[in-house]
Amino acid sequence: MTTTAARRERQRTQLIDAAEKAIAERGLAGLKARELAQEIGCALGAIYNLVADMDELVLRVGSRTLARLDAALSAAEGEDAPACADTAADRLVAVALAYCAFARENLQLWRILFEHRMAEGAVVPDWAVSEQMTLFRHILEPLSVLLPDRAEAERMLMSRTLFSAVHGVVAIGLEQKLIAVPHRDLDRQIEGLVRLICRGLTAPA
Amino acid sequence: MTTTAARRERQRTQLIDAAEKAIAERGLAGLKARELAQEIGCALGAIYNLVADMDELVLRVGSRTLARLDAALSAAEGEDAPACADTAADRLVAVALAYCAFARENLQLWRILFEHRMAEGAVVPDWAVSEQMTLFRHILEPLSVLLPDRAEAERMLMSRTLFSAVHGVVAIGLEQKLIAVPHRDLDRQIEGLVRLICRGLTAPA
DNA sequence: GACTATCTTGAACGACGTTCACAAAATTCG
DNA sequence: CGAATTTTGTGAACGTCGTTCAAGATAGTC
Repeated sequence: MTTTAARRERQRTQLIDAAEKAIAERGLAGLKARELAQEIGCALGAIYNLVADMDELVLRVGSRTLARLDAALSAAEGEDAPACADTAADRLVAVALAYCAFARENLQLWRILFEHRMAEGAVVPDWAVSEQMTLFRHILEPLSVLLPDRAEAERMLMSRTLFSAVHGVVAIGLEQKLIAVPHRDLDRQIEGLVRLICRGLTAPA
Repeated sequence: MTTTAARRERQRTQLIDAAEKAIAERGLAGLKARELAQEIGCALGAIYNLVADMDELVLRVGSRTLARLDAALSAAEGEDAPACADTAADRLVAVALAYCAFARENLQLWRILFEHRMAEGAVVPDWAVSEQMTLFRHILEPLSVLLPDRAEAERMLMSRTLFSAVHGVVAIGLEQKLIAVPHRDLDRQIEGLVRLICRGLTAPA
């Protein structure tokens, strides 16, 4: 027989599943407490036994998305041979393209990672912050191969910059408010940017 | 005596003023129809004689923000002497730093330029789209000086990429969800990125 | 000044997240 | 096992939101 705690944990998972599906299909605005309750077969108020509020639910969905993104980037950088100076730029390009592909295929879920704001003065939990940090590691490793002479702090900062720059191209490129960019063009744009930055990094001062 | 149309136009301006103030101070979530009605001294329903819905209001505020941003970038690039190959990179840096400064000083208003989503399948009006395009011109001009040999289309694409990259660094840097970046560091990060890209652009293939 | 068209009003509507008194169920203990 | 007690589930109700609309106030026209 299932204990109460186990059933609750199962229901919590169902709830996050349903929330993830709702956001993926209809965006953050499509996330409705009443729909979720009906979907997982519980009363409206019971949701608040599983999560504190909708913000926490969005945060948990974001956590999943971040984990899948991390896996996708790992897969992209793991394809080639291990550390090699010649292919460092290629690996950075592969990671950037994987980031773009993930964003495109998980558009709504990817967006809330950056656009979701907590209600009022609520603080983002520590685990959510530290999760985001791990993303930079996919860039830091190839970058360390590319720039073995730079200080660790400098490479860390450069990772952040590189990630942000690629993120910006992806974010603006996938924004339908501006004129839509075709897939191929966006990919080329990203590869061009990464190679450009790599060339700048290794060019003589 | 003031005609009806003139009074309406005046009220519409008051409404946008009030909406702009509300968003600047308390974010998009702080924009409430009832508060606006009280602020400009009209009935709740009267708002819908001035704008179709809240989406249009947000769009109009965004239009103002875009105009102010355009002016800020113009001021930044106009300080130096006119077209000169030596200072092209400096001008691009100046524009990027001005963009960052504007975003920082108008954080909430700047955000809705990118984060606001229209309700359902509503289409963004043409004027809102074309407004955004004019932003790239601040980058296209110095870039044309820097890369006189490239085709126009290529430079246009490069402008878009450069803008997006800087935008990404600013967006991630000002995101308080991640660890806050100090002003000075962010400025340095941006200058570094722009110079890096310029170096990559002018470096031998 | 009377007639018509237009605008203004605020109560009402439906939808939302959240709460809460109460009922049901599970757990504890004699 | 059954009674007492704690925990959990329930859905109606609350407050707030954007939006609508019948009715009253106002402006425009001859």
